[in-house]
Amino acid sequence: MKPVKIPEKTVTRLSIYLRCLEELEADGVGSVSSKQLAERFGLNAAQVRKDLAYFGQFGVRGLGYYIAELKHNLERILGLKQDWEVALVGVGNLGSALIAYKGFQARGFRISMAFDADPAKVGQHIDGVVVMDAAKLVPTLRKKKVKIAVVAVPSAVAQSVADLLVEAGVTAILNFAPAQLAVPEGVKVQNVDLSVLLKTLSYHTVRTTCATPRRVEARTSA
Amino acid sequence: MKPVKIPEKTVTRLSIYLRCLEELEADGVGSVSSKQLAERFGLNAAQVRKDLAYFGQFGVRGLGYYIAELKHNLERILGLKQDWEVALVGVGNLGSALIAYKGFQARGFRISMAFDADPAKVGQHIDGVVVMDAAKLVPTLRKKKVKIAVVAVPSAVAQSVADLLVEAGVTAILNFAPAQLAVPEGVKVQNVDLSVLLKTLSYHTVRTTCATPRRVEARTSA
DNA sequence: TAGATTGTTAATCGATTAACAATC
DNA sequence: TAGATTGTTAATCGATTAACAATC
Repeated sequence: MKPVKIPEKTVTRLSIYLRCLEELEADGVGSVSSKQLAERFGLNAAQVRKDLAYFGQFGVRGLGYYIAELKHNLERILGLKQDWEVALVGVGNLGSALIAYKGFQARGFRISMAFDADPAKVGQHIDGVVVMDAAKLVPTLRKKKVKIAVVAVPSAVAQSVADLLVEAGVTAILNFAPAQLAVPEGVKVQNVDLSVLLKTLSYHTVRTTCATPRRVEARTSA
Repeated sequence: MKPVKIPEKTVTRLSIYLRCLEELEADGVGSVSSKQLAERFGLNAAQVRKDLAYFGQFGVRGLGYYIAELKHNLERILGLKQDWEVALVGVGNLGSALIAYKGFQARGFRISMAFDADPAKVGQHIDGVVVMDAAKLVPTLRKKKVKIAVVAVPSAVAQSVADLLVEAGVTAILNFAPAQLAVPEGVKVQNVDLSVLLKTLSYHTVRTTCATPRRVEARTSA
């Protein structure tokens, strides 16, 4: 009955803890303390405990966390106990690469269908996935109950694609188009804007490599 | 004099404001207020003004901001008045796609060289870029004074690649490997961990599609 | 038990938002 | 001038960190 708001950043960190646990488990380690976990990424031990405590009491006082158990719980919390069918929209350079990208399958996400509006692309096979006509998007996703979609279309059509996905019952969108998607409450959008990320990097680079021109000093006032 | 710390999020938003200004300019609009700009993404007008004020006084009281002028300033601040040569390391599925990805070039970032350790790939041409031997990385980047690199190698070797990049004088890394890179002070790493993003989405999806007692907070936003 | 580490509350820090004098 | 909107300070909100009783 507690409407505890869980920060977005906490969820992101859970994934990172999970990755670390997988590595530790592969090394044959049985348990780990919040301190050890935190040191692994330069985080704070209290933060690790707090992140985990949002979801339950997984630790053992005086000992730490049993890796197998915590891993199981994080997988459960993150929804990784099942495989997810992912639909991809937009089979351009990036879209094709994402289909072939092995990183997806490994972790229970499988791009099992792809859509494009270009008749030349429809019917093509890319790494075992048939490209379907974008006109079939809504009925196909509805029928297969697909909840997660990747948008890799030009930004000019990204919003209209998002509208279709929402109509089809999709609740989570990984958006590579450099556009702000408007979606109803309950639909989650993760933007991966490579252009914005690169600009952040160029900002950093001019700051560190060039001499920064001084800012205009604020005027004095009473 | 003032060591004003500029939040990471502010820099990210500057890119987004810039994109908006480009759209407005294309529409022939001459000026825009912080309120109009904020409404465009459901942000707060005060936040827009504060973000901009970190870098100077670009507005006109009673009027707003002249689009051409603000655009010019944001480009200057973000380091977009020059083209950036970008080096790509790891010519796998994702790496090849990034080379071909048009989004990069359009905005002044040009992947002008690519490296791979696989002898079978060295010498290949991908979209006009020759793949070079990873052994040549350090001298080549040093010579060309490349400051920005994209890491698209398997996570097992990501850290060793990062070490080489740092040695070569790179100050900004866009990292697609699901690994935490340790780099010295002054080097900026932007992680693009698709696996983490997908897990956030699956978390969201299990929360919303499975029975979860929750209170929906009504938030006014267009 | 003594030592270690959790879960959780309280203190701190930083970022967002509101408010308003300055001024176009 | 009157109305509008900035730049900036103060108030609020949320997230991180410190501290510590509980307890393995």
